[in-house]
Amino acid sequence: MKRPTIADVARRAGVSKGAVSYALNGQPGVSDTTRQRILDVAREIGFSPSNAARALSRASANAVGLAPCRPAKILGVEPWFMGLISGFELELAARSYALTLQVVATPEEEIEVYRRWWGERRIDGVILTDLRENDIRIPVLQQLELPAVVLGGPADTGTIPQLWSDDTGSMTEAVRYLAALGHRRIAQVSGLTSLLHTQARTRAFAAASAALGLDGTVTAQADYTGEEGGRATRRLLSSGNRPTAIIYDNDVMAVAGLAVAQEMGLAVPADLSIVAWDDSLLCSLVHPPLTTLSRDIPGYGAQAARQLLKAIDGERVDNAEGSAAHITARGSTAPPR
Amino acid sequence: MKRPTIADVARRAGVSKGAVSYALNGQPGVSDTTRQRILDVAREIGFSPSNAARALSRASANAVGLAPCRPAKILGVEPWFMGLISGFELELAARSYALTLQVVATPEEEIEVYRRWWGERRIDGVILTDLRENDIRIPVLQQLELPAVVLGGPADTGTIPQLWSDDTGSMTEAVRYLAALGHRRIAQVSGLTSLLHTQARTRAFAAASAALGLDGTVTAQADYTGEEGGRATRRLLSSGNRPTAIIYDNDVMAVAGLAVAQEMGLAVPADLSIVAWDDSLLCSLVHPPLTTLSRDIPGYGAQAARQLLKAIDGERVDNAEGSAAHITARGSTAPPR
DNA sequence: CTGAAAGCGCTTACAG
DNA sequence: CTGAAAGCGCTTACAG
Repeated sequence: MKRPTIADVARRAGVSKGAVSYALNGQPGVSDTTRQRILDVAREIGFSPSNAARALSRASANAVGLAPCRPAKILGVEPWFMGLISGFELELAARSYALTLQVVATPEEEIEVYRRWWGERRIDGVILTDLRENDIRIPVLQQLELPAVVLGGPADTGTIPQLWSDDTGSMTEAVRYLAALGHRRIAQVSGLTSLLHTQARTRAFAAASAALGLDGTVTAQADYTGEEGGRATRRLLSSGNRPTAIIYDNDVMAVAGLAVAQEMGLAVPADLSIVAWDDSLLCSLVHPPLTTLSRDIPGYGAQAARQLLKAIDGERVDNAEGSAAHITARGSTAPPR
Repeated sequence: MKRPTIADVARRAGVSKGAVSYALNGQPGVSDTTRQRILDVAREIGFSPSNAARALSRASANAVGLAPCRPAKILGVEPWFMGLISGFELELAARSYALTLQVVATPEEEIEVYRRWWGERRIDGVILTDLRENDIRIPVLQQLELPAVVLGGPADTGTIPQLWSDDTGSMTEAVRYLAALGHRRIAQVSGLTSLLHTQARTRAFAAASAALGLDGTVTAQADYTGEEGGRATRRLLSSGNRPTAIIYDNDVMAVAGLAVAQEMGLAVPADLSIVAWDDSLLCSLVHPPLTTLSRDIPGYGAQAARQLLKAIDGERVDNAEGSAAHITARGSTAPPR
């Protein structure tokens, strides 16, 4: 089936190609009746403008890129990313932008993907996740003048706008909630410490614990994988003075931690309370269902997409704060036995 | 930073644009020394050909599309898709094809996305998942003459090649394994019954059970979500003659089923054995870790991508059978108490 | 082996 | 309000 071009529409509507272009793009330059006739013909013969031709003449690709830097096996179990993507798409589809996805293994590879995409004019902008200290991606994007939005911060990202959530407030809320239940020995199992938001959470955990005068609070470092989360939990629960509650930096580690507690014969929540960052179906599936720090992840993605589209349009974009995570209490938290 | 064009390379190398094009694409028409000089200059100034210009003149987009049709909340917890995507990308990256992703809610919306992508010349081909009976997507793709590969089958998909795995053999293996452990009352919790591979598994389950002379085998219908998987499990375990083993059509439902068993005070595997289709980290995270029907999902994705690239190149592509799933025994299966 | 030129399908100033 | 034309950055027959 031959795809119709703008010339086909023009011929059938009895106008020039320029008129068709104006009509389709809502530009002035054609009368209302002509515009309507052109639109009717376009619909009738099933015309969509070639993205390649459009990209070439307007120097824009009508696509944005996402190159999450994680092993595929982690991505797959972390519902966070799919939530983010569905939020992006809500905004992108409304403007017929496409989403180009490539999973990468290292920040260096991620940069290579950006360079290639940019060189090939495949995308008009990118969304960065997992902001690190002295993040090597930032100077590259600035040099390429590739529009971008960073999820994370606050940090120094030059002219690149950031979207963050108040992790400090959320972590404080979690610690206070557990303290109110009567817990005095609370531990944290953290994600990759090289990520800025991990650091913020760990600082907030220590500060909130100190403010409440809790004893023996400890942070066990892990990396967001179930494997490491389970190991960290085993370490914590094997210590002489084991915690009565643990806060996990993501859902996957929390589920792994729950399994370790069960394996060690501890009852949840009677012997151990569990709180997980990032609610997902996973947290409701297990027994007992997990108390979580929940936030609107698709909403977060949609907001990031709106910021990026503004940046692509050349508008000034301010840093923004998305909605914070709050406690959703389920069966995994209770007063200590 | 201004992006260099082919003209910049030509000027610097002292040749025509045509020569640069031949050199970059490995075509004859330039001497080896000239070719080398051109390649050096291109690398030096960081040139990548504009994908838009290339797409326009060659009438190919250098991209393939994937429009999985599921609610985002299911996609997010089902590790299957990310595994598939990572497999695709392995093959696509090698040929600098991009992956364009859009999550859709219904088959009708999926078709609309294909039509738009095709009209906009955004993609050169698509990969279909979740083949159904009398699938409405098939005639549309044939009419558009859009290269495609179907995951699933065997079924009548006209000229569109299929890639399937031997679900019948895998299901038979699972039933035999449970029977060998001593189970006589085995149940299945199935996925969406409108999908062809679900039907194949359910038929195989009934046939294998009958062949072994098992009594009271029953299939409870669900839809791949944890919610429905949990409900189906509750129904099965509440019946007078409850099964001693359940086979789940995916990992998410199996984890939900495990939680229901625990909630009802049944010990796994002593009171109930569990087998899950599609191994994922999820299955290893829970306690006890789940026995699964495992297969090489990224490998499956890579094979599909190779088939699709061949179809895009205009070569004839035969139907193929990917590697089948086999039992990986973990802690959730044992002889019945 | 190389250069000049047409063409892919749009958008957008520029004349009428 | 409309038409003819240039241009986006490549690829590819066509002459030399």
